[in-house]
Amino acid sequence: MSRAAILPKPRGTYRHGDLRRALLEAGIALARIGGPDAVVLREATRRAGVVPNAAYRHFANREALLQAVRAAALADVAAAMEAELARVARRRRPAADARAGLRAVGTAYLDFAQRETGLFRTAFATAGDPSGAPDPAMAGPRGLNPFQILGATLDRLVEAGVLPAARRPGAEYLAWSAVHGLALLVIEGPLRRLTPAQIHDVGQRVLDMVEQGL
Amino acid sequence: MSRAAILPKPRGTYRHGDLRRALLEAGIALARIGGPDAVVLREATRRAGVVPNAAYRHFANREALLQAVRAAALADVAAAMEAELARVARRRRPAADARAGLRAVGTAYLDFAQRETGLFRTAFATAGDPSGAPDPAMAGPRGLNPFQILGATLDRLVEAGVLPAARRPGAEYLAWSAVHGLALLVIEGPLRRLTPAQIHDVGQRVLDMVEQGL
DNA sequence: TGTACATCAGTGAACGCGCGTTCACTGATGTAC
DNA sequence: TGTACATCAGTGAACGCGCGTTCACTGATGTAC
Repeated sequence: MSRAAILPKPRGTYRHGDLRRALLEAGIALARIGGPDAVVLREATRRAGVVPNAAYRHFANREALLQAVRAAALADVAAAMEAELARVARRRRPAADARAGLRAVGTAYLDFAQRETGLFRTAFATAGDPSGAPDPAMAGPRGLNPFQILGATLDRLVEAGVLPAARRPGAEYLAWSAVHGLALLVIEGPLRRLTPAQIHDVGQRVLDMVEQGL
Repeated sequence: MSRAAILPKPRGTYRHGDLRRALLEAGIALARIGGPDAVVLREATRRAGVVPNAAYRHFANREALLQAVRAAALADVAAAMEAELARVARRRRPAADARAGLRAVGTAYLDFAQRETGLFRTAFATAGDPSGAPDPAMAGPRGLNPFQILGATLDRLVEAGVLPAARRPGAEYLAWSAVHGLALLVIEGPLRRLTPAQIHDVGQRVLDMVEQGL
């Protein structure tokens, strides 16, 4: 084991350059692997090639780093949703289009949970509350966080005449509950051992249920 | 601080009597307060008034204690479901009766999540898989675990002609997803700050959605 | 009923571990003159 | 353009903490004779 394996990026200079960013990215890498509990201050500094307490120049404490990682994870979810929304073909009829939008958002959420389980758990663990004051750090490319994207999608459903306006208030919680619950059953519950195809199937059925039941 | 505050139950005898049970109950108390991470071997032995390594006479390691606590938590969930099922008035028509059963199971699940958040999180965290090999330790008064109770309730829905038999397979995952997701949004997500009445409301709407969308 | 003995539940002491966080420091950088 | 100096990012060393787990032990209990 060479020294380089421990200090991955040996600086030529005494200063680091952009330690805040390096710590944040190390934190994201840790969250990706092991979820929120894996976001460990000392390990992040190790990966940044810096002494442990150096982190305190950029984050008040471990919790502050974790929050920054969480915001980045939420922004990733938002970006995945926007990407899936952009990907689905435009329908002729507004009703079909709005429905497809809702499915796209749900599909992106489920896919993200499987593809980036650690980030997903970090984004939506205890303090993950993207429905509160909008924080730009949680937002995707269009400046909306995942909750706001879901809301906009439901608004389109109302505009297209698919969802009665009377049922619109709070509808995000119904849709979110179903999809969030499935995501958790799949990533850390009894559906863990299903094949990707089976998971896709049950995902589509949950989305059917949401569409029918909203 | 007297010695009694540290050793809550000073034994008269060298032997404890029923240390396994005492450790399990201490573990349950810890889980109740702080969820699975709060189930700490040393703390459980402290509460049982015993030296830390004494636990190893009864549990192979911390994980084994945690699994026992988890099984007890699942049994509590099952008991809450059975109790709610027994509580709902019998309907004349089998269809209404079966529907009421499904609502009872869902309601019990949501109530338990709010009333016993720590146990709920312990029951359904990573390894909580009551759909695998039936373990009597996870079962309620009638010997069924929560997953089996939900399954039996769905079977009644089919028998009553409410749910087409073709839609029965995998239906537990749809219902479970919706209710599980809502439970998590309420206990550790963006719905944390809702009033109990609001929570009850959205709970009923989720159950409506499940009923409509199954 | 009494005694010798095997069993094994709980003791006592100690480990190594990695964590978050605090302290007084040093030296690279950028700015004012 | 050159020099003095203030700033403050990163260093070095150390803390206390509580955890899970291992070791060799001791003494209460139940059983065989």
